[in-house]
Amino acid sequence: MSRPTIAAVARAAGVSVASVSRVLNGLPATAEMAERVRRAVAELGYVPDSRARSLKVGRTFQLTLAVADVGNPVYVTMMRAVEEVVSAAGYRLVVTTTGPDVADEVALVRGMARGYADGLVISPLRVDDDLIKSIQECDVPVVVAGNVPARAGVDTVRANSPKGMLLAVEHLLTTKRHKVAFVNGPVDTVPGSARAKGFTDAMKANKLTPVAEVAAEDFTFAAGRAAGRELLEDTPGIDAVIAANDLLAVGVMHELAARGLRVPDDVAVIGMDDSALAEQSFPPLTSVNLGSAERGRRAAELLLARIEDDSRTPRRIVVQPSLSVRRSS
Amino acid sequence: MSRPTIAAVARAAGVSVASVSRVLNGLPATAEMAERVRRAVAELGYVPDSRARSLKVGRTFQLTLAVADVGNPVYVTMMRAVEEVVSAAGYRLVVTTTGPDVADEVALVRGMARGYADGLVISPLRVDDDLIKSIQECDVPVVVAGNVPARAGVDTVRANSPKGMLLAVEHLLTTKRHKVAFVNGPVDTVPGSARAKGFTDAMKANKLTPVAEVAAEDFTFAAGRAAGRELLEDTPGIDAVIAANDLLAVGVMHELAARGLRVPDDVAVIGMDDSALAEQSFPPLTSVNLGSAERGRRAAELLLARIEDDSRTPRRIVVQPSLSVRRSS
DNA sequence: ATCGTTCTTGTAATCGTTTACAGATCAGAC
DNA sequence: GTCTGATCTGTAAACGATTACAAGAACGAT
Repeated sequence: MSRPTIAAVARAAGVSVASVSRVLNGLPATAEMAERVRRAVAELGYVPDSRARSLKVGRTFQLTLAVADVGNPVYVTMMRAVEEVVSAAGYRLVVTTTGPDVADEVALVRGMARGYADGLVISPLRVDDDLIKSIQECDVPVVVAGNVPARAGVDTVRANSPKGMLLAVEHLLTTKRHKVAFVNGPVDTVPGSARAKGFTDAMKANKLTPVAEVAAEDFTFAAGRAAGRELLEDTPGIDAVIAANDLLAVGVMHELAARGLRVPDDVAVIGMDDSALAEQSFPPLTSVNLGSAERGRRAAELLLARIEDDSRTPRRIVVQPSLSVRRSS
Repeated sequence: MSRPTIAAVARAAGVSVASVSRVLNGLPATAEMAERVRRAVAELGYVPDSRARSLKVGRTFQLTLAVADVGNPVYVTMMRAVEEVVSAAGYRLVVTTTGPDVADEVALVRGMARGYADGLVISPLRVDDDLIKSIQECDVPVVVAGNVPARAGVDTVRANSPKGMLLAVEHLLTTKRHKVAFVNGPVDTVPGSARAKGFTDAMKANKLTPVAEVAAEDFTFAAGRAAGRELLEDTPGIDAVIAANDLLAVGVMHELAARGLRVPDDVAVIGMDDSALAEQSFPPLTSVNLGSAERGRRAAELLLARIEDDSRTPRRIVVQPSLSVRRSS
């Protein structure tokens, strides 16, 4: 026995399918009609089929959030923020994960044309022309949480990495650290390149020269630890490390501990993202808050606004960072 | 200009919609026909509408994974495992988050009748008769990653918490710890009650009496820290703490550190789940591996099998735990 | 040349909704 | 009693795909 359809409800209630549909969608109907339909719906346990509905009305009332790595706690923060906004607007949020490489992301964006959802928030790790093109041509609105060139003409919400780096470097200066090393993620990623430039500029602005700079394989704990090892083997005398995200920072801290170096006494460590992990790590990690929650919120709002009115000019929002000082520095 | 439909492709190629559909679905066709269709598809950038398709064929080729809290790293592990299995089988995985209370879960299960996906893996925090009923009556196959009564007659994959507790307690014994406290999550949750019983039994089996037992507000870091505070204020002389999951354990470790107690020298700490956090915490956390990756994998396999054949008798799989000994004990 | 197969293609019905349109009903006003 | 509007309800046509069925083409065998 398969699911009851609207026709079955109509039959059971002795009315037409149109009337059932109307009652269910809150259109005006007599009390008697509404009552009969409700009774039949309850009796049969009828639930409307969203596929058929969205085929007809052209909307799914679902929104998609695509992230590269669910293991990265910064995405958890963003996810929660997005979820809150879109569910308040009556949408269902579904999360999918893209792989680490840009081809996966392009496939996902292209796939949106199949009508899975009414909109997409994507936080791409790597961006190339293909991806930009796929976003521009996408049949549903797309908001990028991250950095794409202005000429792409898409709604974006991004962090201000350079400013964040400045906060980190200045904080180290006021705490008298001068031999600063930088542990980045892969430089061929969007955050990787932004943070590399941010770091260089921030150091220059403060008339400091980096003692070392390494790039981890990816933005994970294990990669951070490996990068930390490399760093400490090659470069003696480091008194501070800035890492491109919290996972890398925690990896570095483990490597420091393994070598008997104390944080913050011997080496100060600063992460970025100010994710839950920063608070959970030991010692608690000083971290640059790049506003991931706010980015998520704004991105969701931008998406809703564009769904509302597709002709509005694309906006590019920049969220300002702040520094969460904890015990690691 | 809206998305091209199969009719537009047919027109452009000068063939019928049926032929386009056949070519796209790999049914036999002449080379000439295939070529014309492919050319038209490429030219128009046609992408089939999954809503229409799944309305007709009655399948969406999507599967849903529902978890209570994306911030809990154990779900990350599960998610990855599920993703791997289902995508290998040609399904798209979408993740949704339920709230912490059972009503949200029931709503989600009921909502599956709308046809969002072909199946559901749900890992419920709390289970009641309503939820069981909704699962039994659900129009699509549901696999529970967690514990529901056998009489419910649903496919389940669950951890063996009692056995896991035994591993933890025995490990503490061999390392000469006797004053063992237990930090649980809410006891009205499925894992909470299972672990409470597991702990009690494991202690009894080893002729130990717990020095203290507290229940945190929920399974989060902050709650763990608060529970740790309560514990340490009320009970002096503890030399080991078992926590019901890694987040709680890390919270307790922070509270220990705040009071100048060293881990493991003064107090040994053992977590459960063996999530990424266990490895990342400092000192690295000894944790009971409850097989979350395997649970995810098996749950996904069970779901696929049931989609294949809905008449098979429900299976209840139990995954065996192991202990990952690290430096916190 | 005719017939029977087989293979390819097109027509049209269908999935479960929503909604434009038209028909029915009813109340109120004259 | 008839007419006008307003209001409610039903019929049927979409939405964009798949697929049963039938018709047509091609081809070899007789």
